[in-house]
Amino acid sequence: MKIASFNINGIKARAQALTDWLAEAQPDVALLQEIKSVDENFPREIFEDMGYNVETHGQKGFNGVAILSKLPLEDVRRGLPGDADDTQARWIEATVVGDRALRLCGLYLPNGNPVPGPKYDYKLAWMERLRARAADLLAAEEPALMAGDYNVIPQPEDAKHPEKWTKDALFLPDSRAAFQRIVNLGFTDAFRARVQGPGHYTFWDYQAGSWNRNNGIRIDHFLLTPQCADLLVDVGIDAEIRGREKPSDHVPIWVELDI
DNA sequence: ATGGTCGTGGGACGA
Repeated sequence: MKIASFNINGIKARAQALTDWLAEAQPDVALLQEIKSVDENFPREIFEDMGYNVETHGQKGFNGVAILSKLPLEDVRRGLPGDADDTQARWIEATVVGDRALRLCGLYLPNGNPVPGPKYDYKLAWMERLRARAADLLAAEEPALMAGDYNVIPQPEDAKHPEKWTKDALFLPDSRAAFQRIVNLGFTDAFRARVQGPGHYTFWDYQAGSWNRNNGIRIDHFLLTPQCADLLVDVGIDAEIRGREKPSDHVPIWVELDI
């Protein structure tokens, strides 16, 4: 089963580029972030016509996550637990059943800039809630994954110019430590389980010719429970599509699981 | 050092 994560930066502007990529990459599941749409306006028919079941968790203007799946989705839940007052649409999870059941969690972690300020406080608080949900997933001792735009650069090698990010919410010690605490619970960073070294990015800013200079960062990640990591066959980043017409500023990252 | 670009929705704001 091939499972991808893709921050599309607006479904309205990305419908063509997204369907083109889906037709080529043929993921069984696509976890989408930044759909920037309310559920009623999400063009679900486009994807249903391609054979996908569609589950969305959107809001007006910003954020918003979705799951596309060629297999039926069960037990869909929307919203990260832990704060009933949090109205931002950043989390959706569901179970897909192949040879075995797999719990899928799609996430759009807060950016956190500017620092200091309430947005950075919200980011760190959200990551603490994520850690709690992650611990519960591990306790179930089943195949599960959490994938999406984490808005965290885990290591200096995950940025072309790490020195430019030292005061940014994506790379500050507290953000990186919070990410590492979650990994340290027992998760596998699927990409780093397979690929070592610098130069592997998932995001290039629209500004200042970042793509042409390959001035990127790796901020989209797959974290796998041990039972899921045991099923890992392959991983990849479809960086090439960043150079196409009307691209998102992110590119897809995917895993192939033996399930 | 500075300014540089997108998307949504139809004005600011987020990234």
